[in-house]
Amino acid sequence: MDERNTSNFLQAIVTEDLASGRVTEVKTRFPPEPNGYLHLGHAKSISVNFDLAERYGGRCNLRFDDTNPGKESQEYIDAIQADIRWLGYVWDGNVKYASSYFQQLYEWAVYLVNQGHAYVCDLSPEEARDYRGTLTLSGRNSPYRQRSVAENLDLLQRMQAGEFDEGAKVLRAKIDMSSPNMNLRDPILYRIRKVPHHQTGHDWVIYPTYDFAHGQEDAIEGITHSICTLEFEDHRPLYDWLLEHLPVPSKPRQYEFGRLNPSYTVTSKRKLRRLVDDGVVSGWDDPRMPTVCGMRRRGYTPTAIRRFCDMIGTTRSDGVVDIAMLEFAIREDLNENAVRGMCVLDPLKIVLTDYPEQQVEELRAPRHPSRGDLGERLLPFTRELFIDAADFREEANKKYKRLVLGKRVRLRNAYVIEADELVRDDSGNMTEVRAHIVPDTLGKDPADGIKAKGVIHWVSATHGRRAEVRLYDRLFSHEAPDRGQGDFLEHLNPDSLQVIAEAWIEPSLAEVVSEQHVQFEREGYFVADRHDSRADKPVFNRTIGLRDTWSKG
RNA sequence: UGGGGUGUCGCCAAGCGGCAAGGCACCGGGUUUUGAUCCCGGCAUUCGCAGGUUCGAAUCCUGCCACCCCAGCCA
Repeated sequence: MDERNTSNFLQAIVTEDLASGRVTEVKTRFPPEPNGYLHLGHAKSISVNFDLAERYGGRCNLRFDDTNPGKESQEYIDAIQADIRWLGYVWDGNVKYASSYFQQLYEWAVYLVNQGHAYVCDLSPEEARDYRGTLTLSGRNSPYRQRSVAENLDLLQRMQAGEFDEGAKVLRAKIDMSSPNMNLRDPILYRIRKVPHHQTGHDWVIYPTYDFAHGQEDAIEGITHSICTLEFEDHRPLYDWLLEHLPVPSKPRQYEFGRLNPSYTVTSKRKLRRLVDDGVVSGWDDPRMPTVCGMRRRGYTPTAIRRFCDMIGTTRSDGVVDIAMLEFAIREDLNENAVRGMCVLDPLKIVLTDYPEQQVEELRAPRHPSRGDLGERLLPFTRELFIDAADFREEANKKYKRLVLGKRVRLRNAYVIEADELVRDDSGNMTEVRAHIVPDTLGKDPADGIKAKGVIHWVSATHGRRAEVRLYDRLFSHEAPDRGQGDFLEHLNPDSLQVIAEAWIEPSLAEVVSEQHVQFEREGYFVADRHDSRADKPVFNRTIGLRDTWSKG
């Protein structure tokens, strides 16, 4: 998407392929299996594929790799498309499905049988495992390996006709049971699955495996560069073998890159599903989830996610990427684009004893400190205000730049005030702070030369509005929750969500629309929850706090 | 003990025989009505280790070491 990164190995390959004439255009594809929601790792894969094509004026397909109907559903197909669109990517033409190539794939299976390169095997899953050998021990030929072409053809046709039970027979490629590469030990091409398919219904009872489908799908679509993650590297010899032995219309090539492992989270579909099923989070789009829909609800933007993918680069080494990079990317985007506003999370009442009871001044403030194009907002200033309880102390050292009894502080976008008296209730709790305005300090420093120690935010106690604020933090407190032997749920951060039912927001913030991003000054970036926020009851999710160099010291 | 990969600053990552980019993080300092932003500065005599080739190596060769992936009728 942008050229800030210098280069990567895929660009080098494409550049070379274009220069040598191996390809005349670049065609990639993003091939998700519709069996779960997209997460950050997928976002990187999407970025790699779409951005590579775009960079060279090529195109990228969206193809659902739906060869295992038992685990897939339309729900995921719809959600995945929505996520990709939200990220801002546009796939070439119509959405593609592996399932729409089932007939062609079947014909190619027959072709392989006719060439003597595939056979029907009756070994049970257990027997097959035994015959396959181990990493260090060669496998043995299946006793069914020498069946005649005619018998194989008959059996395959009957498999397809539904004559056999699941697991009773499979179609295997006849390659080499002694290969050190397990994928070449007569890999399974077709298996029997008597379940309806979300796209093809009851048309088929045999389904191609990933290995028999993927390369051929790429060939059918004219994919020039088939990019996948490192764990498929060992499959490449098989990918190539099939393309060489089949009359395919084109010869795509597979390249692998290192999968993204963000710190402080998990990205395996199994673990994400566990978080949802165990009720650890509220759903796939819980703002703490690293899913695309979760990040969206949290307030991450497509710009930030794509920028992050660009920042981390694409290589063949796999490591853990510091999630702080993602946090940097979202702060960078929101600092530039989010309007500002004030919100008091933990209210402490301030009474300005020298300010008339009924008086209301409408103070003007910019919506953004450096972007005049975003306009201004009005801040009603009144005798009674709320400030955050953490912004007041009876006494404090010089490092504390907020309100202290007997000292001054600047109310953001308003006056400098001086605290006179702290009022407590019978049980000793602070109920209010009585203060007065230092005269003529709107937009200027005190005439007496005694400057305010700092600036704090506030909201009118009489004109402010209530809002629910959800403070999200990292879901896990461990850098790599799924590393090591314990269960990854042991590393959950118990404080990943704190709900503030009644926070106070300035009136201008009550008008936010769903998914609007805003910076609560001195607090962080928030977004109006796309599901729960309503005009009469705004709900904000904290996307990320402001960078805080003070609390660290 | 089989095969396939990867090893450059705490993290990500350029580099492709000519003498270590950049980003994140971190640490200073300046500006500031957000302890934010912004700005300036610091941050690998060294490239997993050991040999070798060369005038010269992170880049070439050899040997080690570490880590990751592969024994689903998952993808």
